[in-house]
Amino acid sequence: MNPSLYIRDPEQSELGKNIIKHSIQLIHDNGFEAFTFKKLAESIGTTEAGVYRYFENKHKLLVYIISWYWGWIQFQLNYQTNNIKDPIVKLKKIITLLSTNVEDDITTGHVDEAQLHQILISEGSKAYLTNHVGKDNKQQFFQPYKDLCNAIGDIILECNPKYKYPHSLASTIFEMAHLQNFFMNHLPSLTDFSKSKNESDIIKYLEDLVFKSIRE
Amino acid sequence: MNPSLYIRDPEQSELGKNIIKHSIQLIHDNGFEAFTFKKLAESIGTTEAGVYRYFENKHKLLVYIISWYWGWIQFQLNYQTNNIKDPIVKLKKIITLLSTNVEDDITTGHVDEAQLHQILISEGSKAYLTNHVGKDNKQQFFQPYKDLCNAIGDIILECNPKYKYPHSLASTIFEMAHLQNFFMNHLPSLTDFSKSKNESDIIKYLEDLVFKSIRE
DNA sequence: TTATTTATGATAGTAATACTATTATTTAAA
DNA sequence: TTTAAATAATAGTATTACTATCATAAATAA
Repeated sequence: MNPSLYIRDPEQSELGKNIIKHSIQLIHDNGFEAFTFKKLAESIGTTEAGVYRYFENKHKLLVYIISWYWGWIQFQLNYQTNNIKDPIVKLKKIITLLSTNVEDDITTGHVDEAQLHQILISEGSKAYLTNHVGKDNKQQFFQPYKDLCNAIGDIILECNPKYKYPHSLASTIFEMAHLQNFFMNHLPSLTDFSKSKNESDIIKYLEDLVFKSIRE
Repeated sequence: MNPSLYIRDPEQSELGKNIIKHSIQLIHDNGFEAFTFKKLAESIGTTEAGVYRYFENKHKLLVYIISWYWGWIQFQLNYQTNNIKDPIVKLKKIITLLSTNVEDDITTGHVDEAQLHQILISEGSKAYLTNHVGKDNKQQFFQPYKDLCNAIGDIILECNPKYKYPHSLASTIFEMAHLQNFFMNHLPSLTDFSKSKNESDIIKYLEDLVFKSIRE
């Protein structure tokens, strides 16, 4: 994790881990706009000042947990496609990974991956859609996202070395896996998926989009 | 315009038109997070209470100006594709329309379309990425966006009546025309476009994506 | 063991934001 | 010309987003 995101490393103490855990819970439940350090402190049983010793402001905390997700997806991608040779199968794995509402991984006690995935759907783009995106970018806040798009882009190029837009297609897959899910659940007429809350339709759409795009 | 978005119709008075004009200016210049009714009032030369007589809160004002854009795009789409028969040419027009940083249309004195386009790029998704999206949707706030995606979806179906995801592809075009532009300018390594600020690359990418997707 | 650093808790306080309310004054419609 | 409506001016409240201070508890070093 990028140390510029925090003041004190939340992984290194119980209070820190509680801040992460309860932030994910609260942002998941009420959205980022309604999320305040005061509510967070109350939920943990500490004080506002206690939270401020870990994070400068709520935006950096949001970027922290979203970075955590980017890194976790990168790990899952490496892990799940490790012994797969066919890049098409790899790409399908990634589409499914990004589109599917994952199970909570119990090995990461203070992070609920299922809730994090929901946060990415509703709040993910707020990490960068700010007027200080340039400053944040200079501090490398988005490096894990860039690494992820590079990795996906490499697999796209393995499928078709002549394809001209591997990075744009990678970011399109990432963003659309989340946005089409949001639309499906809240503005279904912007999609062709009934409010079945079934992600398999989104996967089919993205596979159709991607594999038609990259075929020679 | 949906009357639930405002308290008093801003089109019906000079003050109202000033609220729209200066809102677009301020949100364009400093972003939506930094935008407050106090700053807006100061910029106009009225008082905070004056603004609150027109809009309940800054979110509804944002949705108002974004709705204005959706409606304007719909109008431009109808106008520009009116006497075109070939649906492929129509679709290209739409992609170009959504991707291009338009000129300010001087016939709409209080709305600067060029600035509005920039606002859509940076703030567009904040219209619906809220925890009250369901409530807003019940009040039909997103009807112009749905109408637009339907219209684009119809043209997609004209190109290929068997294509299975016309609405999802329409919302993908709309969102990606904006998001790839944002990435190009602020996080270029998420794209394959150099920071040339040249939208023609985005148009080529989207045309490639769309026409490969819908070809039979 | 004691001394000392370090993290946390408790409390207070400030500036800005997001509003609501009241009254006076100007403008426009009946 | 009366009356209603819109606006300006001012004040005030609750919440948010912080900063600062001091006491205490826990961990660590001498």
